[in-house]
Amino acid sequence: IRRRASETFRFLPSLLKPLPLGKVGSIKGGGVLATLKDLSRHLGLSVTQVSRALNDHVDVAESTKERVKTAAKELNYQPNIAARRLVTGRSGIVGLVLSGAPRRMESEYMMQVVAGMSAHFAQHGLHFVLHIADEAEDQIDVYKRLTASGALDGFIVLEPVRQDPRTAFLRRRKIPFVLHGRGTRTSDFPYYDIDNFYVGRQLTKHLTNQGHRQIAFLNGLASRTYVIARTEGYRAALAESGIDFTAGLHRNGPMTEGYGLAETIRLFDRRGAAPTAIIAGNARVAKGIYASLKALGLRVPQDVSVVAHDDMLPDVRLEGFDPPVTATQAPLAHSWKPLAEFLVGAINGAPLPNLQQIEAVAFVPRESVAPVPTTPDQTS
Amino acid sequence: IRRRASETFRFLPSLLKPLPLGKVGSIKGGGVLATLKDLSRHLGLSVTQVSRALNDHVDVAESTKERVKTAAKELNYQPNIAARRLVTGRSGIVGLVLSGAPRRMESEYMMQVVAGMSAHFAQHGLHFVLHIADEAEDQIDVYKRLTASGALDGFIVLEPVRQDPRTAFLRRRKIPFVLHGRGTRTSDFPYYDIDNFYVGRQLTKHLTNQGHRQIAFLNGLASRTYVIARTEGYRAALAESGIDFTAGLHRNGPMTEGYGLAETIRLFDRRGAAPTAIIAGNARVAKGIYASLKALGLRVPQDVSVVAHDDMLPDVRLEGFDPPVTATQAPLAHSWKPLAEFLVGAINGAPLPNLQQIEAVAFVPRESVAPVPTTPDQTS
DNA sequence: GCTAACATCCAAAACGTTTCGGGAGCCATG
DNA sequence: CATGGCTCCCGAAACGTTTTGGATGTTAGC
Repeated sequence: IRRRASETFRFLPSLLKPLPLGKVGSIKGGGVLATLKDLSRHLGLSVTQVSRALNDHVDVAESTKERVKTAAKELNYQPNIAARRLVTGRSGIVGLVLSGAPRRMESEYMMQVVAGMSAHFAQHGLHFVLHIADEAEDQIDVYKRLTASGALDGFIVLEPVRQDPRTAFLRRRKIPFVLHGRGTRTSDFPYYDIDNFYVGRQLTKHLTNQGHRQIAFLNGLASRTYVIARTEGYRAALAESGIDFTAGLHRNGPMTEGYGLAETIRLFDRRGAAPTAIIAGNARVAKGIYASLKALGLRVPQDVSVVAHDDMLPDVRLEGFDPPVTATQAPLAHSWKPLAEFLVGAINGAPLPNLQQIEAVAFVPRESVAPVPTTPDQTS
Repeated sequence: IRRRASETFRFLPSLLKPLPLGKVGSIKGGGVLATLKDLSRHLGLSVTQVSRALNDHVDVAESTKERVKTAAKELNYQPNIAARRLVTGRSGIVGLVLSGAPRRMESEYMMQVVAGMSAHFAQHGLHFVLHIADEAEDQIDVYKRLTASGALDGFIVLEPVRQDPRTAFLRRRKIPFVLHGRGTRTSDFPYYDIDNFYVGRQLTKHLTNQGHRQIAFLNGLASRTYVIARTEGYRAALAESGIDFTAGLHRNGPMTEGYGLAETIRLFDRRGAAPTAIIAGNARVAKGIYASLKALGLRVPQDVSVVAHDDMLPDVRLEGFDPPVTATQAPLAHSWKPLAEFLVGAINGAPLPNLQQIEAVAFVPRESVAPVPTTPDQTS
């Protein structure tokens, strides 16, 4: 049968398929692959037992396990992933979906994450793919598409919100995932999180201890669970010192430098007592706050104290500020490793308690906090 | 049989394997997958013919192709990739390996590349993985590892050098790949490149047309083929104007701002006539050159003319310089699309000429070039 | 009416792995 | 001696696809 090229173009695997090599298994190091059958022949065992030995099944004698494993190494045996996946029904690919391309500031960190995840998953024989979804598209549709026909078999989910539709969807479909953060309620799925309640409480308490009572908080987007947790910590610390929560002093927004800049101005423009201290949600916000205070002619810490939470990203370093900023710190860059580990755990059916972790947060006092300034009214 | 959790932990696919659902195929849109067998039963055809119909084989009547395809859509048929791969021997995963984490400045661009590639390959049913290799590790070992047991079946190769060992390896193993750039000799593999000879020639010619004869070139690393091509364009333009090539005026190095800064100083420190014009390999180098010229008290363009090649990266914009820089420009960000397309073409066995492209380069004159200054000796 | 060419179809094999259901052989218990 | 429970092993089925090697019927040429 003769075929014209154009007709067979779309699908012609045979062109690339390696030529049948007959019986191999003896060719070592040449990248030629030995199969289970090769091993079984070589060892005089059944294919079944070889497979079970390599997978540490209970059903096979310790001595034969040894024999099989050394033989496997010797013959350079690499399991054929496609075959395994065909029978297990898994794809061996895990994913992370981002809604919209990362902003300029975040891309360097995301690059780190991608690099780290790729490497880590590769060690477990999994592939990691990053999917950047169209911002306009419905998140759930994206997940539906990616999980159709079992294309992906695990996800890492970032930036959880209250009653997150993504985790709800994945739970309903029984697709393994790990959350960076926690749900608002008790979580019966894998997650890695930092103690955000502590962040809010500790930063606030450090200020109340110095006598501050007008404490502003430039927090993140209200929908995010970590933002909510920090707000709760903030309120708890205020309550412990008998201070009423003032709506105008707690603000939500995207944690950018511009947000810190603008909100600081508004903070001092508003009616009511001006804040004597400001809590920044991250380092970029703190940078904006510093710039605005300078513009307003207010000194840190003599006029206004400033504290922040530090994700330890490389773009802005709080210890380099003038004066250096007192902060709680938890390196965001440390999160990808447990996230990856928990996901492989979830896929392999590890018990849930091993797949949940709340990381401790450090507190680093520096020079940006002073006792509350006495009497002189700041209401400019 | 009772097993302790620890023993079955490492491998327990059955836990996740979907329960046998009996005969499906009628459940539409629920994410449940129809198989070829379902289709064949539904249509009263053999599995063979269904498969062939979907793959546009010659061996099946046009009318049945229609029938099969609509039925496939109707039943929400998604081919099982694992099964296909098992028989075709391909993995459906393509990769890009980077040696060492990208530098800060490049990570944003790399993020774009990853995002673009992921999306594009996904459309063709392929997965894209980024592999960041240890800088110390031998490049070829990395490729060997990744191609062992056919884990990856295609690569994108960046930053080619003379007699690149990576392309040699991949060619020997008959693994599809596409090169960003060309080899030094005629290339019988897929590539996407810009006309780097034109870059060197055009920038140089623009300067000789204005009477410049002492033209310095702060070029990239000497090993890279695109650097070599630009050097050749530079030499060609010089020859056309009867100017001798002066070794001290052409320099190689990593194209960073610091490199542009330092080499500019050295350029004016060296014995021999000082340059009246400088060519920068990219925008960052140009930035360094501008800074150094300012420090030396030299004005652009009155004392020294400056031209550059512009990759159009977002971090440094040549039109924002003072004065704006005359440049050849070719957006690096446009390259990932043809690269991805060519790679899927190569994997599917498309004819080579369709998989090679040399992109034209634009020339944008701006205000950084003036006629060569008259008589006064610049040798500081 | 015989042969060749063609168009369209199919049963079965193959890919390499995991898992199901059982089957020896051995020992302890009754 | 029968029974049951271990421990270790094996043949065969299954996963869903592509490909091989025909088979069948129709048409055209002689």
